[in-house]
Amino acid sequence: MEVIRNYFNQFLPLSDEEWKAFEQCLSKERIHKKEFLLKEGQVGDFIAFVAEGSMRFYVLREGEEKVIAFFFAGSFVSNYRSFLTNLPSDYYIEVLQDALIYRIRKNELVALYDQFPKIERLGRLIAENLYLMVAKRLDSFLYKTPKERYEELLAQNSRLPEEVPQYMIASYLGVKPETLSRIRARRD
Amino acid sequence: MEVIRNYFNQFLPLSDEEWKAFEQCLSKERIHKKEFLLKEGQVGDFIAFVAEGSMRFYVLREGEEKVIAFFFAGSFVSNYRSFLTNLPSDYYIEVLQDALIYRIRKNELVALYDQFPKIERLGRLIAENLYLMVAKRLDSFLYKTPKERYEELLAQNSRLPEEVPQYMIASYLGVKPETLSRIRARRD
DNA sequence: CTGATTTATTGACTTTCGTCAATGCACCCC
DNA sequence: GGGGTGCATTGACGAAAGTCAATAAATCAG
Repeated sequence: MEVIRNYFNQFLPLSDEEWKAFEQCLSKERIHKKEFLLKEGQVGDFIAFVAEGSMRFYVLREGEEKVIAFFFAGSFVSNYRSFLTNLPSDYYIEVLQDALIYRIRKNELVALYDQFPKIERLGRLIAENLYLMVAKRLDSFLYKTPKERYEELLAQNSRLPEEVPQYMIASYLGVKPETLSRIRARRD
Repeated sequence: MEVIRNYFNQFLPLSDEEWKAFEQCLSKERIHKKEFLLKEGQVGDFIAFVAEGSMRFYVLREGEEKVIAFFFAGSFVSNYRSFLTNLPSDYYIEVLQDALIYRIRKNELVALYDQFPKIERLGRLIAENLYLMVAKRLDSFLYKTPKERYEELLAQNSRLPEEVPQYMIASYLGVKPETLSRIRARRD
């Protein structure tokens, strides 16, 4: 779990005592491809660190899957909205490649917040970071063309096309698979 | 400033001592229509509570103003990205109707975080809330048509058309003024 | 290996939004 | 009150994405 502690160090290093308390709340789990970490209607009362594998976040609208996000090894995955509000999830979290995760439940995390102010600060820093990520994604919809969004995405994660099918990338970009195919074809 | 304390009570009530410390950091300011609370290039190292008036948040892209958000009395306004990262703002915050604000600077707020864990928790809750707002707006771009976004916006704030010109609403919705005009015209 | 399924590409056509331009209206300021 | 400016609407046209359908390529299962 050293990866997780390293991840935290980016934000705020925890003392050994704080880390130990946190670590004890983590549950190690393996989930296979095509299984779901969360389904629509369930309350996503957890945050999970992805140690191996990948996942996608999507919603079903009028029979169509709309991809909201991808998650890869080295980041946290959660339906943060459902986590915060305790409302049932609108989203599915589906495992794309066999995954190893470390999961912490909300009730345990809030107990840690009460006990360790520094863990609460970490929670604030992570919430702020998530805010920045979503705000950036919103920006790309507000002033970029699908082509620019595609190039931006590749610049961030150049091996994405090998890892996820193109129709999911199209959905993530907010266009139809045919359109992404044409965007890739026309070089300009 | 009782309004602000009431606003906080939605999230987490502060003790008299905590509130007093917070209140002392607030600076009361009046800003007139067409003035700017923040301009591109400046670091938005503050959060301000809007007690009266309204504002808009916009960015200049290729000579065009793109409206990101509107702010009205009873909410906080800030370039939260610039606030968090200390990077210069890409955005302008322009006063649409003469405003009265209460402003707190970042350095004072982080000092309060160190002193009062409950104020830090408030910071976390507010960051989480901002996350939910941006995530919701992203959703509306991901799976809604301009017409649906317009109706959703009106449902949330029915007196918006009287308060801000239609071309700003169009920009906020991500369409041209002509398109919004046509969306309104066609009843279906 | 082979047939079946899924995914990607391409074409023809439709729909939606953008662009450019003209017009009309309201508001504001002297 | 008249002139000016800014804003909303409308029309004609163009550009871009969606839809539907056919086909090709890749992947998977037995």
